[in-house]
This record gives sequence, structure tokens and C-alpha cells, in this order.
Amino acid sequence: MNTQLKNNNNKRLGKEDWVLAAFTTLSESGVAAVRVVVLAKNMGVTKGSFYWHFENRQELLDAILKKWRLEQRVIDRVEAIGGTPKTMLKNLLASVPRSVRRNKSGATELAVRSWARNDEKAAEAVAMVDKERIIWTQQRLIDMGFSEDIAEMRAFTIYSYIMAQGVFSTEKIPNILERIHDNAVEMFLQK
Amino acid sequence: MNTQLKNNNNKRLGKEDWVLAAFTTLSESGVAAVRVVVLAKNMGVTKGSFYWHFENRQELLDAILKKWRLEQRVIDRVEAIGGTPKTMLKNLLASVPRSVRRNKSGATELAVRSWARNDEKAAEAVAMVDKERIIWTQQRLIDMGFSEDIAEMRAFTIYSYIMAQGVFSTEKIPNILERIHDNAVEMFLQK
DNA sequence: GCAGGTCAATACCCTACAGTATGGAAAAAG
DNA sequence: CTTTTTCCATACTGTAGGGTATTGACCTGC
Repeated sequence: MNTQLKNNNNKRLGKEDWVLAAFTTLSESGVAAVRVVVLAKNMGVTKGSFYWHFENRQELLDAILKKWRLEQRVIDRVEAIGGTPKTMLKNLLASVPRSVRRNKSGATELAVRSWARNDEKAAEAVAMVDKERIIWTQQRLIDMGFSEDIAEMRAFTIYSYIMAQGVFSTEKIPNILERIHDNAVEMFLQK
Repeated sequence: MNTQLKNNNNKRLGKEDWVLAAFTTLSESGVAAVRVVVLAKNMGVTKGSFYWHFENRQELLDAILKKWRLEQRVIDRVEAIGGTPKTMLKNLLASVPRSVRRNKSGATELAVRSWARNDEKAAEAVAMVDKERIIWTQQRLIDMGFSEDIAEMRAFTIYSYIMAQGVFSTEKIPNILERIHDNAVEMFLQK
């Protein structure tokens, strides 16, 4: 709650500052909670500032969505590390529990997906990201020697597993992810 | 949108009618959208009716949560059908794609989980339901001969898979669930 | 029929926000 | 030091919605 949003060092704000703050609020409390007056108060300014940077609230929401899409670069990072397909997949899976815990990217996932239920733009963004990730995973599995069909199914299953991590009420089940993880990976990559 | 809420046959309303309508709205548009004036309009009455049945909005939300907890009886139904542990697990998994498609219980899951991020009561309800389901699944796996440890991990993985079905943007990936399903089941139940 | 209980309509108050308009301060440009 | 641009505050309008109070309509038992 209220994680470091105030504009202490009375620096003037730019568009990015607003998007960033909005993004945090989205993750913590969902789209409905990202309101301009509330954001303004959190940032120590008034909405007079906001409406200088943005036409309206919708423009902010669009910006958030764009940022989210561009942030989905887990795959890029995994590919940068490189290695065999199997290694990359293991790295991908290994990155999940950490990322969930660290920057609550899991919460963001949930928020965006929930948002996508009522907003066509959000829905499209989610669909695109999903497709990208699944296809990437499928390709790695094919590289590992799985047939195209099997690879698609596995990719979907693996992706389901990853996504669920973000949706789970992890607080109530501490440290389970790490324990479960190796076993899951073995199962997913078994021929 | 707006699925059959109007009170055409001008019957008078009971508490349950309100909870039911609210539940539908929750599933379709999230907690934020369940508002008494809006509900009232959808049901063809005014909020004068609502505040006769309920103290306030919170009481309605509590009722929704209670209903949700009691509706999580997929397990009961599976157990009623009976069979070997393996059969029960297969039935459980098989019931998922259908239930997602049919009564958008998937949407409800997402809505409730999203809700749980900001509401302690909702969070507890979710945690309870999760725990119940996981433990049940684990027990079936133990019955199948898995060790307690392995069973726990598998149960978590299976449950993740199930949950993800509800969260996915299934509209964009038509009929994939059924295709993927058998393969996933085989994998999950393999020794 | 009529009395009491049940459900709903109306009118009202109050708060939270989305926008708009305008003026002012602070910084950057000249 | 001015002028211009950039950022922000203040004041205002309009709307959506929560909650209350009051009245009225219907329904049911007597």
C-alpha cells in the first residue's frame, strides 16, 4: 500500500512519472483504482498537473497498457542468456517465482487480465502477449525434439503453470513455489 | 452483457434475487461493477428495494462471497460420481473446460481472485478454497500411490493448470482446451 | 374488510471523481 | 532581464453512486 509515490524532492513531473505511478496502482488495486485525483494526491500534486500531460484518463490507461506490453520481455532476457532450448526453458520457469515475489509482476498479470474482461483494448494486449509467449515456448520444445502437436500442448500447459503462479494467493502458501518447481520442470520437459 | 437480469414477470424480489444478480455482475465485470443503483436498474426496481433487504453494500458483498464459497463444490460432484482415484482426478480435470465455457465460472474465479487482492475477507475465502482443493487433489494422488511429497507438488501443478483455464483469454484461442486436455492429464498422472 | 407485514418508489443529502477554465509560479530560451 | 514554455493550483461544473427517511402499494391472515 502506498509504496513510494510521493514526490518528495519537489521535482516536476513528466508523463512517465504518471504512467509509472498508475502502473503501480494498477498492480496493487486494479484498474478501477487508478483514478486521477487519487494518483495526484499520492504524488503530492493536484490533477491540474495531470490534465496538462494527458487529454483524459483514457489516455493514461492506454499508456499503461503500452508499457505493460513492452515490459513483457522475460523471454528476451532468457534468450539473451542463451543456452540449449532446455536450459532456456528451465531459466524461463525459474524466473517466475522470483519475479512474482520481487516486483509483484504476478499482481500486475492478474490486474491486467481482470481488466481485459471489460476492456477490448486490454483484451487484445493480453491475447497478443499470450500468443507470443506460447509460440516461443512451443518453438523451444520443438527444438528439443517434440512434435509440433505435442509441443503446442506442452507449451500451453507450461504457460498455464507460469500464469497461475501470479494469480495464486502466494502469501498464504509461503515458499511453496520453489519447492514445487523442480518437480514441475522435470515433468513438463519429460518425453 | 446484461444477461437476463430484468424482473419481467413483476414478481417481488427476495434477498437471493439480489445476490444472484450481483453474482452475475461480479463474474462479468468484477467487484467494482457491483453497485446497488446499477443492479437495481438492471432488475427493474430502485434502490429503495435493495435497502430494505440489506443494511448496506458490504452486506451484499459478504453474501456474494459466501455463495461463492458454497458453490465450490466441483469436488463434491466428482466424489459423488466416484470411481478410482485416477478416475476422479480425470473427471475433475475434464469438468474444467466445460465449466469454463458453460457458466463462465472461469470469469468468476478471476473476479474473485482479483477482488481478493484488495479485500481481506475475499482473500481468506480464496485461500480456504484453494487449500481445500489442493489437499483433496493431493489425497487422490497419494491414493494412486504417489509419495506425500510428490503428491503435494503434483497437486499444486494440477491445480495451477485448472486455475489457468479460467484466467485465460479463451475466446481468442478457441477449442484449444479440449485438444490440450488429454495430453495434460496423461502428463500429470504419470509416475 | 382491515390491520400488519412486506416490498418498492421518491426525494433528499453527501462524497468521490472526471473534466474544464484560468491564473500563477518556475524554469528555460532569447 | 524579459519572454516563452512548461508545469501546477484553484475554483468550478456535472455526474454517479452510497445511504437515509418517508410514503405508498400490495399482499396475507384474521
